[in-house]
Amino acid sequence: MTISEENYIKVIYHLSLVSPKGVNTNAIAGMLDTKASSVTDMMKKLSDKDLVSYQKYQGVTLTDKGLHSAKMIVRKHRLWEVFLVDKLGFSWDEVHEIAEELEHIKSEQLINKLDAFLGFPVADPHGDPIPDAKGVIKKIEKQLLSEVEINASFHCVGVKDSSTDFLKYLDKQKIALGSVVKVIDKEDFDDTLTVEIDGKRLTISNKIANNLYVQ
Amino acid sequence: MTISEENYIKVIYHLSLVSPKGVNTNAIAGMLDTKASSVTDMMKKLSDKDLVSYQKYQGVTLTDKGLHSAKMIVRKHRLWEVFLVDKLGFSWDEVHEIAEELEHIKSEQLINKLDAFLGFPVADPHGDPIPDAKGVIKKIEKQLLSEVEINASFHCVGVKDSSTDFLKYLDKQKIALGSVVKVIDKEDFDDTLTVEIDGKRLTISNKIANNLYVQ
DNA sequence: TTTTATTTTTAGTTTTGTCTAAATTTAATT
DNA sequence: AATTAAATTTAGACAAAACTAAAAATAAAA
Ligand SMILES: [Mn+2]
Ligand SMILES: [Mn+2]
Ligand SMILES: [Mn+2]
Ligand SMILES: [Mn+2]
Repeated sequence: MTISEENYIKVIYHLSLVSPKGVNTNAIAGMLDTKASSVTDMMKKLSDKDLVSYQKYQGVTLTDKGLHSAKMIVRKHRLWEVFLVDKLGFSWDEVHEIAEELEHIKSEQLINKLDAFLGFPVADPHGDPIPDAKGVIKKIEKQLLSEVEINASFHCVGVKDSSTDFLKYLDKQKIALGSVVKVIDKEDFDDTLTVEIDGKRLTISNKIANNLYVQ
Repeated sequence: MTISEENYIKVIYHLSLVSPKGVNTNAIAGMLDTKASSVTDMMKKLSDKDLVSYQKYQGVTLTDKGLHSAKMIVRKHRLWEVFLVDKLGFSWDEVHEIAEELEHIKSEQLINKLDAFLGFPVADPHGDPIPDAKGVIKKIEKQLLSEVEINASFHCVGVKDSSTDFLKYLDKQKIALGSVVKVIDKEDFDDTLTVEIDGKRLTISNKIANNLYVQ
């Protein structure tokens, strides 16, 4: 598999979590910052290699083979992110780009040894689950902070949006994975929340609460 | 710089340590397992980018810019090799191939943090020196075991040939970097050596002694 | 110093992954 | 149901990096 093919497979994987019936050509093009016609070309190639099942105009889905490949790429991406944060001291908003490159390094032995070196982590720095060597993903129970009952305590366990902007906002507010959160009050008009994070009062918009997973 | 361009630059660097006057097209082709005509094409491209100075039929040399790039690639290669051996537990004959891929990961911050994480090593698992962040290479004093006086003690500090076959031979004979070696006797006819390695007697051929650096 | 051999370069293709522009199919509106 | 709009695919072209075969330059041998 070339790097380009791997990037397509990974994007199809992420999109098919939202649209399991079939992923649109345009959606893929949007994610990869390329043109729909290029996507069509690549779908034929991936279909020939039995990585996706594709019929014209109907969108694509991953085959078993394609799904497994995708999980291995995601596994590598997330393990490298853990390495970069835990071992090299990068912050969680700096690692995605580098992991985009590292995820294409080929050796299976490498990634399994890395996994062991990191202590077999189950989640990456953004709270996303790490597939094991067989591709099994341990589901992490979580809810969006926006959908949680008032006056109960939770732990931050992940982010939905992992853009630099959002992560830096969380840093500024001293919100990290592991922080204890309690919703004190919810404004009816715009769903703004008053929360207590690690004991400190804070007002956060619905947009924030909608991108923070708690458990 | 593309991966292909980086590979050419690195090969030219290694070859120019032996032929500083100018590196042959055929030599480059041989190292990269490609054809001379492909090399010529690439030399034009690298010349346009001011990474090599090239005139037809006269061979190529690296420009200052090219030399610096080459050293940064070598730096990455060797640091990753240290990581693979010291942190992940690979043996010294397994790491070269993987480092061939890792050396192309782009981030400068990554490599400098990796360097720090590894404790700023000065040599890789094969005893080859690691350029620092500025490209400075600390010269390691060393001689070939074949050229050393009899009855003096030395330490193994590197290998000239780092092929799997040779490294596995050394493993089998329990010769490692750091081992103490003393030449007891040299056979005049074929330069076979009788040596003592960490106290144990051993007979080794001239070919072996010619590929082992001591200090 | 010719002649021959080797090395290197040029010319013309191929493959991969991309693009634009045009054609086609499907979806959405009147 | 007919028309318009949007999504998707085809056709044709291009750049990167490789190849083969032929031409040209350099080096070695006679
Ligand atoms: Mn990421
Ligand atoms: Mn992540
Ligand atoms: Mn190496
Ligand atoms: Mn090495």
